[in-house]
Amino acid sequence: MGRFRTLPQSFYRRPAELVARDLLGRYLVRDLDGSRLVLRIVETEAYLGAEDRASHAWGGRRTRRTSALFRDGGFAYVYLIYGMYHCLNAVTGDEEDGAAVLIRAGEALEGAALMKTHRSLIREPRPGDLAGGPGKLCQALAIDGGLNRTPLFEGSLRVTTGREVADSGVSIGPRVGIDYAGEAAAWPLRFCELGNREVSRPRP
DNA sequence: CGGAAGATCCACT
DNA sequence: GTGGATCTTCCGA
Repeated sequence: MGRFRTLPQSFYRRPAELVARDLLGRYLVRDLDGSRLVLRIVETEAYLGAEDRASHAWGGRRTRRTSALFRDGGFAYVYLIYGMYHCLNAVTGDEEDGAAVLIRAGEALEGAALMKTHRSLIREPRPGDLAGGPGKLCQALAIDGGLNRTPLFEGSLRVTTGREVADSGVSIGPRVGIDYAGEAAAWPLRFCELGNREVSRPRP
Protein backbone atom coordinates (compact mmCIF):
# COMPACT_ATOMS: atom_id res chain seq x y z
CA MET A 1 0.00 0.00 0.00
CA GLY A 2 3.03 2.22 0.14
CA ARG A 3 2.45 3.63 -3.31
CA PHE A 4 -0.92 5.08 -2.33
CA ARG A 5 -0.93 8.65 -1.09
CA THR A 6 -3.46 10.35 1.17
CA LEU A 7 -5.48 12.91 -0.78
CA PRO A 8 -4.86 16.49 0.41
CA GLN A 9 -7.53 18.77 1.78
CA SER A 10 -7.57 20.66 -1.53
CA PHE A 11 -9.11 17.56 -3.15
CA TYR A 12 -12.31 18.25 -1.24
CA ARG A 13 -12.46 21.99 -1.70
CA ARG A 14 -14.33 21.69 -4.98
CA PRO A 15 -18.00 21.32 -5.99
CA ALA A 16 -19.59 18.21 -4.47
CA GLU A 17 -20.49 16.59 -7.80
CA LEU A 18 -16.85 16.75 -8.94
CA VAL A 19 -15.60 15.30 -5.68
CA ALA A 20 -18.24 12.55 -5.78
CA ARG A 21 -17.13 11.50 -9.25
CA ASP A 22 -13.47 11.71 -8.31
CA LEU A 23 -13.88 9.60 -5.16
CA LEU A 24 -14.84 6.53 -7.21
CA GLY A 25 -12.01 3.99 -7.07
CA ARG A 26 -10.19 5.74 -4.23
CA TYR A 27 -9.26 3.83 -1.10
CA LEU A 28 -10.95 4.50 2.23
CA VAL A 29 -8.44 3.51 4.91
CA ARG A 30 -9.39 2.90 8.53
CA ASP A 31 -6.68 2.38 11.14
CA LEU A 32 -7.84 0.62 14.26
CA ASP A 33 -5.92 -0.80 17.19
CA GLY A 34 -3.25 -2.80 15.40
CA SER A 35 -5.23 -3.48 12.23
CA ARG A 36 -5.98 -1.71 9.02
CA LEU A 37 -9.14 -1.89 6.96
CA VAL A 38 -9.26 -0.78 3.33
CA LEU A 39 -12.33 -0.32 1.15
CA ARG A 40 -12.24 0.77 -2.46
CA ILE A 41 -15.05 3.30 -2.98
CA VAL A 42 -17.51 2.18 -5.69
CA GLU A 43 -20.60 4.35 -5.06
CA THR A 44 -21.10 7.97 -3.95
CA GLU A 45 -23.78 10.65 -3.93
CA ALA A 46 -23.36 14.43 -3.96
CA TYR A 47 -25.53 16.69 -1.77
CA LEU A 48 -25.27 20.27 -2.89
CA GLY A 49 -26.29 22.34 0.13
CA ALA A 50 -28.95 25.00 0.67
CA GLU A 51 -30.49 24.75 -2.83
CA ASP A 52 -30.76 20.94 -2.68
CA ARG A 53 -33.97 19.78 -1.04
CA ALA A 54 -32.46 16.35 -0.36
CA SER A 55 -29.57 17.87 1.60
CA HIS A 56 -29.52 18.21 5.36
CA ALA A 57 -28.42 21.78 4.67
CA TRP A 58 -31.52 22.55 2.60
CA GLY A 59 -32.61 26.15 3.02
CA GLY A 60 -29.53 26.78 5.14
CA ARG A 61 -30.83 24.61 7.99
CA ARG A 62 -28.23 24.43 10.67
CA THR A 63 -28.69 22.29 13.75
CA ARG A 64 -26.39 20.61 16.20
CA ARG A 65 -26.47 17.50 14.05
CA THR A 66 -25.67 19.27 10.79
CA SER A 67 -23.09 21.76 12.01
CA ALA A 68 -20.21 19.67 10.64
CA LEU A 69 -21.66 20.12 7.14
CA PHE A 70 -20.84 23.81 7.22
CA ARG A 71 -17.12 23.39 7.71
CA ASP A 72 -14.64 23.68 4.87
CA GLY A 73 -14.02 20.65 2.66
CA GLY A 74 -12.03 17.64 3.85
CA PHE A 75 -13.77 16.79 7.11
CA ALA A 76 -16.11 13.93 7.93
CA TYR A 77 -19.82 14.47 8.49
CA VAL A 78 -21.12 11.37 10.27
CA TYR A 79 -24.76 11.23 11.32
CA LEU A 80 -27.17 8.71 12.79
CA ILE A 81 -30.06 7.64 10.59
CA TYR A 82 -33.23 5.84 11.63
CA GLY A 83 -31.81 5.78 15.12
CA MET A 84 -29.76 2.73 14.17
CA TYR A 85 -27.14 3.29 11.51
CA HIS A 86 -24.46 5.81 10.70
CA CYS A 87 -23.71 7.45 7.35
CA LEU A 88 -20.29 8.80 6.33
CA ASN A 89 -19.95 11.96 4.26
CA ALA A 90 -16.96 13.96 3.06
CA VAL A 91 -17.65 17.68 3.42
CA THR A 92 -16.82 19.53 0.19
CA GLY A 93 -16.29 23.09 -1.01
CA ASP A 94 -15.73 25.99 1.35
CA GLU A 95 -16.95 26.94 4.79
CA GLU A 96 -20.71 27.61 4.94
CA ASP A 97 -21.44 25.76 1.66
CA GLY A 98 -23.18 22.89 3.45
CA ALA A 99 -22.20 20.52 0.63
CA ALA A 100 -20.96 16.96 1.01
CA VAL A 101 -20.54 13.56 -0.59
CA LEU A 102 -22.17 10.47 0.90
CA ILE A 103 -19.95 7.39 0.66
CA ARG A 104 -22.50 4.68 -0.15
CA ALA A 105 -20.53 1.51 -0.95
CA GLY A 106 -17.09 -0.04 -1.21
CA GLU A 107 -15.34 -3.30 -1.94
CA ALA A 108 -13.03 -4.77 0.70
CA LEU A 109 -9.34 -4.89 -0.18
CA GLU A 110 -7.85 -5.46 3.29
CA GLY A 111 -9.31 -6.64 6.58
CA ALA A 112 -12.42 -8.33 5.22
CA ALA A 113 -12.45 -10.80 8.12
CA LEU A 114 -12.55 -7.99 10.69
CA MET A 115 -15.18 -6.14 8.69
CA LYS A 116 -17.30 -9.26 8.76
CA THR A 117 -16.98 -9.31 12.55
CA HIS A 118 -18.03 -5.67 12.76
CA ARG A 119 -21.05 -6.45 10.59
CA SER A 120 -22.02 -9.41 12.80
CA LEU A 121 -22.55 -11.53 9.73
CA ILE A 122 -23.44 -15.15 10.37
CA ARG A 123 -23.14 -16.47 6.86
CA GLU A 124 -20.41 -15.92 4.33
CA PRO A 125 -21.17 -12.49 2.84
CA ARG A 126 -22.68 -12.34 -0.62
CA PRO A 127 -21.78 -9.42 -2.89
CA GLY A 128 -22.99 -6.19 -1.29
CA ASP A 129 -23.41 -7.65 2.20
CA LEU A 130 -20.16 -6.36 3.65
CA ALA A 131 -20.20 -2.68 2.67
CA GLY A 132 -22.84 -2.36 -0.05
CA GLY A 133 -24.79 0.50 1.51
CA PRO A 134 -23.99 3.55 3.65
CA GLY A 135 -25.02 1.92 6.94
CA LYS A 136 -23.20 -1.31 6.20
CA LEU A 137 -20.08 0.56 5.16
CA CYS A 138 -19.93 2.41 8.48
CA GLN A 139 -20.51 -0.80 10.44
CA ALA A 140 -17.78 -2.60 8.50
CA LEU A 141 -15.24 0.15 9.24
CA ALA A 142 -16.41 0.78 12.82
CA ILE A 143 -17.37 4.36 11.99
CA ASP A 144 -19.72 6.16 14.38
CA GLY A 145 -20.40 9.65 15.68
CA GLY A 146 -16.99 9.76 17.31
CA LEU A 147 -15.52 10.40 13.87
CA ASN A 148 -17.84 13.30 13.08
CA ARG A 149 -15.79 16.44 12.32
CA THR A 150 -12.51 14.55 11.98
CA PRO A 151 -10.28 15.20 8.94
CA LEU A 152 -10.13 12.76 6.03
CA PHE A 153 -6.76 14.05 4.86
CA GLU A 154 -4.94 12.76 7.96
CA GLY A 155 -5.65 10.59 10.99
CA SER A 156 -7.27 7.20 11.55
CA LEU A 157 -9.85 7.52 8.75
CA ARG A 158 -8.60 8.84 5.43
CA VAL A 159 -8.89 8.58 1.67
CA THR A 160 -5.96 7.77 -0.60
CA THR A 161 -5.25 7.46 -4.27
CA GLY A 162 -6.36 4.08 -5.58
CA ARG A 163 -7.42 2.27 -8.69
CA GLU A 164 -9.51 4.93 -10.33
CA VAL A 165 -12.41 4.57 -12.73
CA ALA A 166 -12.45 5.81 -16.35
CA ASP A 167 -15.45 7.84 -17.51
CA SER A 168 -16.64 4.86 -19.56
CA GLY A 169 -16.88 2.83 -16.33
CA VAL A 170 -19.04 5.31 -14.42
CA SER A 171 -22.82 5.11 -14.13
CA ILE A 172 -24.61 8.36 -13.22
CA GLY A 173 -28.21 8.48 -12.01
CA PRO A 174 -30.66 9.85 -9.44
CA ARG A 175 -29.94 9.48 -5.73
CA VAL A 176 -31.43 6.78 -3.53
CA GLY A 177 -34.21 7.25 -0.99
CA ILE A 178 -35.01 10.93 -1.55
CA ASP A 179 -38.33 10.78 -3.41
CA TYR A 180 -39.62 13.59 -1.20
CA ALA A 181 -37.09 16.06 -2.62
CA GLY A 182 -39.16 17.44 -5.53
CA GLU A 183 -37.15 18.35 -8.61
CA ALA A 184 -33.92 17.51 -6.83
CA ALA A 185 -34.98 13.86 -6.67
CA ALA A 186 -34.16 13.53 -10.38
CA TRP A 187 -30.81 15.31 -10.34
CA PRO A 188 -28.01 13.02 -11.62
CA LEU A 189 -25.86 13.05 -8.50
CA ARG A 190 -25.33 9.34 -7.79
CA PHE A 191 -22.09 7.90 -9.10
CA CYS A 192 -21.39 4.15 -9.33
CA GLU A 193 -18.73 1.97 -10.83
CA LEU A 194 -20.54 0.26 -13.68
CA GLY A 195 -21.04 -3.45 -13.12
CA ASN A 196 -19.48 -3.56 -9.65
CA ARG A 197 -21.20 -6.19 -7.49
CA GLU A 198 -20.80 -4.18 -4.27
CA VAL A 199 -22.94 -1.26 -5.47
CA SER A 200 -26.13 -0.95 -3.39
CA ARG A 201 -29.76 -1.25 -4.52
CA PRO A 202 -31.26 -0.17 -6.75
CA ARG A 203 -28.44 -1.22 -9.02
CA PRO A 204 -28.03 1.03 -12.08
C1' DC B 1 -46.03 18.63 23.09
C1' DG B 2 -47.23 14.59 20.14
C1' DG B 3 -46.77 12.50 15.79
C1' DA B 4 -44.41 11.59 11.60
C1' DA B 5 -40.69 10.86 8.55
C1' DG B 6 -36.08 10.05 7.46
C1' DA B 7 -29.50 9.99 2.60
C1' DT B 8 -31.19 2.16 6.39
C1' DC B 9 -31.00 -2.60 7.17
C1' DC B 10 -32.72 -7.11 8.58
C1' DA B 11 -35.92 -10.87 9.47
C1' DC B 12 -39.82 -12.81 8.00
C1' DT B 13 -43.70 -14.12 4.72
C1' DG C 1 -42.86 -7.14 -0.34
C1' DT C 2 -43.77 -5.68 4.57
C1' DG C 3 -42.86 -4.13 9.17
C1' DG C 4 -39.91 -3.17 13.11
C1' DA C 5 -35.87 -1.10 15.44
C1' DT C 6 -34.83 3.57 17.48
C1' DC C 7 -33.03 8.73 17.53
C1' DT C 8 -33.02 13.50 15.55
C1' DT C 9 -35.57 16.94 13.59
C1' DC C 10 -39.63 19.17 11.85
C1' DC C 11 -44.37 20.66 11.91
C1' DG C 12 -48.96 21.44 13.44
C1' DA C 13 -52.06 22.01 17.50
